[in-house]
Amino acid sequence: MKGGRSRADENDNDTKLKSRGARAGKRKAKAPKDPNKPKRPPSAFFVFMEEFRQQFKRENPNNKSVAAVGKAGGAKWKSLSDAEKAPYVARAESRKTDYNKNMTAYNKKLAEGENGVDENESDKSKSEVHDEDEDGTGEEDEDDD
DNA sequence: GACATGATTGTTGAC
DNA sequence: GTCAACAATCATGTC
Repeated sequence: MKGGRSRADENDNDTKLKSRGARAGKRKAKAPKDPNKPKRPPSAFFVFMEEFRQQFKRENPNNKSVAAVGKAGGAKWKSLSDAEKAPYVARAESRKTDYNKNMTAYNKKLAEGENGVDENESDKSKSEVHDEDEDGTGEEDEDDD
């Protein structure tokens, strides 16, 4: 917290710039660095947004702007109490734990690769690792109701 | 057809 | 300690 977000807090104008900046470097455009690298885990806010987007779509089926969903989600998020955020935070932490495990495996693969591991091996390793859901944790609790 | 943009907050990683 | 980048989403616009 604290140090994390500052631009959005200081002036929402910057948020746009920031967003644009981030998007400017879209992973598709420039991110071929580590395609196997585990993606960042969603923060509590993003976990919340996963559900909020569905709800928002149901309430606003005509809405096509993701920006509108973001705004509404952000406002709603701020209106939530810590207790209401708790379940989302818990899920986010769960994702984070999973992410850490994936990162550990990913780093391990990198280390092995640097040691001169046959590409065949690496390739195999990739299949073993997978990015998500395959961690065998079944962590995707996802309360798929 | 493929990619960038729009908005949001939180977290991580790098310096 | 601070800041930039990136995580999801998807219709739409631009090239």
